[in-house]
Amino acid sequence: MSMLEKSWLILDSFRPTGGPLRLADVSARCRLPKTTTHRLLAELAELGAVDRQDDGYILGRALFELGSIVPLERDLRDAALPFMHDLYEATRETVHLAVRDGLDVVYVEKLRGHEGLALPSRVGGRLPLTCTGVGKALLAFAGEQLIEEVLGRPLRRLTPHSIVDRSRLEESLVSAQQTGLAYERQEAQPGSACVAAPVFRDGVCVAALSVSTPIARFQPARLAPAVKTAALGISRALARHTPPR
Amino acid sequence: MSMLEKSWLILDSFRPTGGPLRLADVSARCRLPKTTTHRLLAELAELGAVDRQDDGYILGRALFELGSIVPLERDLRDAALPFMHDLYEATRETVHLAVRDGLDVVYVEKLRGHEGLALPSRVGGRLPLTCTGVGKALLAFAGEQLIEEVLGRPLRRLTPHSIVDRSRLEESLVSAQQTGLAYERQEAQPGSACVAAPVFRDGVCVAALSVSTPIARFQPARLAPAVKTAALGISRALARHTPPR
DNA sequence: TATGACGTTCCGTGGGACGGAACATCGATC
DNA sequence: GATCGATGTTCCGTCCCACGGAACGTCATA
Repeated sequence: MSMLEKSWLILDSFRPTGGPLRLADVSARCRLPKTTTHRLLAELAELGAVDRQDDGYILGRALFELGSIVPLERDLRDAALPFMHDLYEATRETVHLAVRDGLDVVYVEKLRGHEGLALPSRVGGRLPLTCTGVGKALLAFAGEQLIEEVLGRPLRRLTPHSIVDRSRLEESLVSAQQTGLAYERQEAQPGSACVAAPVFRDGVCVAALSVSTPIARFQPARLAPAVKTAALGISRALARHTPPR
Repeated sequence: MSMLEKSWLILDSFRPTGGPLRLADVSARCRLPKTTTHRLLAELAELGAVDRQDDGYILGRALFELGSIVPLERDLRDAALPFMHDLYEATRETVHLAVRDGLDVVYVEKLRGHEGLALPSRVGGRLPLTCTGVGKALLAFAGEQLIEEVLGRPLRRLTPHSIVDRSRLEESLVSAQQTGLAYERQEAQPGSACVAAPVFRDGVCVAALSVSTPIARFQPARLAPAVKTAALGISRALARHTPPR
């Protein structure tokens, strides 16, 4: 394993919180000798990729800066933000934008007001495709091949309400394909629910948008049209800003 | 120079746009032999830190994910977002949150609506402290030592309106210290202006908040109180969420 | 004082990073 | 189609420096 791979392993070991982690923690997580970990952490600190603090190491600002300019996510975000705003104002509920990576959703942007509920999602964080509204929207429009791959594996469960039954999942994916809307009720987090809609660029589903509320005040009929409108707006904005090559 | 340093140099060379860059571009920017650049790019691609595309390399999603969970920026962002929202709704103008790094401001979050003007700022991007509203707010409350260091160097200029006169800068910093507000008119970008206010945690200025508008409709009297209220709200939220160690 | 957990320094060894040279692959120009 | 320049890629011998075990320093707690 090269020096680079090891360093990457070390940075990755800070997930999902970003730290703080002690030398011993990092060393254990990466299964690297203490000495090696120590040296690499020192070098990474030199570069600003990690910061030393009294209580251990945390990921550093330089990483934040680099991460912020990653083109794919940045373009999507820039195009989506104004519409996410509209959606927030129309609903006053937490708004998420996410993309797919493998069998996970990766959250790209999150908007919430003062009363926003505590959700397990964080920007840059991952959750299983099948446990979230955005995930189901992304999956439904990702093509048969991926759907079959997901159905071929045991479904992950985050709460007692997470879908683990294949036919129920298939059913909800078909419904999403037909209506352009995916629902989720307490499948990712007890007490919260959401409606999600896919976002397209050049006919390909590249992201999904959702609105989450406490289950107690979940009003799909009110939220669904707003989500759909916003998602459509983003799709149009993407088409406008990125001329086909 | 170690392998790690070189790789970092390569990633850094993608600033400020994130790419796409061709092998030859990267090699030239880093002053590294073509061969070495080629090998390192291949390894970075393997890790997901960069993506290969037909027209060159771009920074990859893995970097985005890591950058998103950097604790310092994330905490600040989480605390600030609801208040930035309020500010946007009260003013309907582009809202910025930034921190200081050395003699630059680094933008941490940006909120804008459909009609938001094209600004040179981007999240994760840098601008000189003295050319921006947030920069002046950060500088004014960063301590005498830093102020003197800045005054001791030639002031950078982005537009014909950028402040290059030491006494004028000093004056505006004193004014910021007294009023808790910093102004900027066409000093970073022709045609735009802003008002900024500092954000404190444990009595230390850790960030600054601003509202930017086209100079034509710039109404400091209307914007200033809103910015100040929002900045104060963030300071309080930070104090609430992070118990003093 | 003994004991353990943790971070740090030291240093001999061996693997792999290094980069020059040569090759491959394209367009452009004549 | 021959020549050229610019680009990306492969090859491989040299040599350096990354590696990690061992030993040490420094705190806590028993």
